[in-house]
Amino acid sequence: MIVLDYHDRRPLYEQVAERFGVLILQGGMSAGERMPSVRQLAVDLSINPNTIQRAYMELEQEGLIYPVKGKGNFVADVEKIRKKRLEDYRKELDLTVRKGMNLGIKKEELLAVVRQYFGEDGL
Amino acid sequence: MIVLDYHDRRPLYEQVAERFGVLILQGGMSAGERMPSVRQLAVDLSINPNTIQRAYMELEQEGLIYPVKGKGNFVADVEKIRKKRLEDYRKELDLTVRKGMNLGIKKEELLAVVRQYFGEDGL
Amino acid sequence: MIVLDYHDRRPLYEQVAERFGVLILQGGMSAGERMPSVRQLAVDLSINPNTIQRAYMELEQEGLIYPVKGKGNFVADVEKIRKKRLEDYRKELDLTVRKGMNLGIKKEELLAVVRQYFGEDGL
Amino acid sequence: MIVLDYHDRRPLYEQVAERFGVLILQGGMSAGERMPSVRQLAVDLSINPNTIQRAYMELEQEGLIYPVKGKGNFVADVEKIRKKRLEDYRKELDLTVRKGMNLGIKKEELLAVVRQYFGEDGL
DNA sequence: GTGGTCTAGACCACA
DNA sequence: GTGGTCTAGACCACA
Repeated sequence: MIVLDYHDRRPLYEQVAERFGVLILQGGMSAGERMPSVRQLAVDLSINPNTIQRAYMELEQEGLIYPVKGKGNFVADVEKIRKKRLEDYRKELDLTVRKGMNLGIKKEELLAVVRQYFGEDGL
Repeated sequence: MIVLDYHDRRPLYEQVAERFGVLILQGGMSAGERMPSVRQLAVDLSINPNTIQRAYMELEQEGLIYPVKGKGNFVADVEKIRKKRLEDYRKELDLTVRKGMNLGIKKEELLAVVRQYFGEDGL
Repeated sequence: MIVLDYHDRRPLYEQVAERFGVLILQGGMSAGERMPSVRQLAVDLSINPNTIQRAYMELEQEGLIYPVKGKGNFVADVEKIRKKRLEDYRKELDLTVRKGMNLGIKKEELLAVVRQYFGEDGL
Repeated sequence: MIVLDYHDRRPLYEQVAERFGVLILQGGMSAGERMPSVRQLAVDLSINPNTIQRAYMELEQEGLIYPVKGKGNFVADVEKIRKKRLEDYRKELDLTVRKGMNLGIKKEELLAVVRQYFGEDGL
């Protein structure tokens, strides 16, 4: 479930949007699946429904969910978006690694950061 | 020595500045060492002295070299700059890796990019 | 309009950049306003377009203007820069006045310099 | 007498040198006058004689005092130095005030800083 | 139309 | 010798 971090300096709606965005893009929620209702989620997270509303607005603008009048919000088919983002990300990753190389960073340091987030397994 | 890539869409002066910038930041040239003279380098690279001049201007603005009147351009003490850039880079790297994780990228793909630039050795 | 001083030892491009920099920071040109075109200004000042180009490069690096491809150069929103510069300036001013006091300069002499640039009015 | 400020981040020897420098340049001590002995001053300020020694070294390098073997340190004829410094200072002051004008600072703000250090009298 | 890049070549100050 | 400035003019991409 979504967990809010009150030490995070970002606004709550952004946190909510980001968590669901990750969930959806990683396949944790499938196309067509219904999102928690604004009111219910507000109760669950003990925050204002307006905050959830705004988070859903963000997700809608990103094309990750779509509203159905009187029914709720549903997860969109995000395959295209996912592909586009991955593609963009690969370019960015490439630039970042190359930049590190140009700064003379050690390979080991790069690997350490990867391991920090992806675990030690297999290495 | 510096090699220009005429298929690169970036301007020549930027290429020259970038190559020397990397060289200096990676310690390939030491503080106080004299840069090739504007005119000589222009001859060596078969480009116009103005283009070299502009590249050196960039490097000077970045604090990587400094001019001495009537003497030439010299490599600055770039230790501070290097530290600052590495620090900034580490933050950027962290963000980039985390972003990849959120997109659901595979650890193996990240490692592949690292290997592409840093070689296979030891892994 | 911009007036060049050929008795000034500073290069022309620096004079051009400085005049526009002051104009922009003092609010004489508003954010979004279009700068004179490189070519037109070159004609108006009877100097080479390359010299204007270089002045605009300086202004861009300072963040005071930004180029739009095929459209021209435009005045940036300089509020942040202005605040930062004023802040830095206040520290510098404080140091300078204190230094004068330590050298035993007369208050009247300090005031005279201020009046020289800001006029007599009210004092 | 000299008072040390332990909240000041500058080294003690620099504070000692600076205070005496100001005293001498403002005419608080005359040419030929004997400086307090290193040991005596160390006792008075409750600091290490080496610190005083270093402060006197600074003053000697600036040409403000001179040592006489077996006799002590004496205040130099600082008229030339004073003139040179005042001259340099006037240029600096001029630049500083002009810079403020170019930033669009208010005359009143400049005057306020002057008053802060030189008092309100006469204004 | 706009700016950006580059060449060719002159002239200057500094050492 | 060195870099720094400036002119004159070409060519490119973008709109």
